[in-house]
Amino acid sequence: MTVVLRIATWNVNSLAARMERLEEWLRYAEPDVLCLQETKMSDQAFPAARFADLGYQAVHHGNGRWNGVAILARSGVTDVARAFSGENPDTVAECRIIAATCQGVRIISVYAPNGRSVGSEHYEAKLQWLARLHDEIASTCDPRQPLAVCGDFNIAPDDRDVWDPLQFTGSTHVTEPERRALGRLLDWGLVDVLRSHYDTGGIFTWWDYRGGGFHRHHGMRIDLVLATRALAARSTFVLVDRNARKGPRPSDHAPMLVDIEEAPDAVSTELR
DNA sequence: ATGGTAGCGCTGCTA
Repeated sequence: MTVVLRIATWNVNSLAARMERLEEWLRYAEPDVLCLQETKMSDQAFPAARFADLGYQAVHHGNGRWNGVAILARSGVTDVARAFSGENPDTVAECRIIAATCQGVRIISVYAPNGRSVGSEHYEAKLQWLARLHDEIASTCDPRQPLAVCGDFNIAPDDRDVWDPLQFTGSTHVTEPERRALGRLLDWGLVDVLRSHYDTGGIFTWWDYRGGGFHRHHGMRIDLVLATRALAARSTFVLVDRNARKGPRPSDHAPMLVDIEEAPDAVSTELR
């Protein structure tokens, strides 16, 4: 079986600050599709021409200082959708979702709100955003078709996904309403691809910059690739690239990548 | 011990 698609996702915590690291990473990780979050950039400043030089068609949805999401694809992209259906992408207050079709796979890059503190208006807005994400997927996608929803969900799916559950008592990212919101996406027909390969705890994608969090392995798994069942079944390899969290000026998130092998029907066609 | 660090951009907000 041949790998036909390498999908990656990375919250870069400012694309301008991370561009050098990102170019280095593209050269050695060689993703076919890369979803970015927290570009903290406007569409005008987005270096689409630079990405084209590197072999990727790139589309971006951002309005400046906060948030900002993008999709890069070697194959090119079609059917690009910025923002949720019914929103004017040029006037939305927060740019947290962009979708495109790449090599026949629908790709959605998401950056869920942080929520700040349980019970705050920001927490309620986070839950509403997650519900809207569910409705967007349910109304525009088909669980029988290849779809990958990739990004920073700002939710640790269960207690294996935080370094010490006791430390998170009463905190965002681990509450039942947040986990239920994620569960609704899975119930619709999505699979947490990393969990389809690994059961162990302590696989993290984010570590606080403060207090030596990375070196103490005080982290969380909040960056996810959710794929429809048939697509997830074609995943052969999942990796959180912790090396990208080391060295000069790292993001506080590590990139994650998923390799997809060719579809069974393509194989049978070949053998016929 | 409501700390600590990074990014943006210039004051304090966001994470």
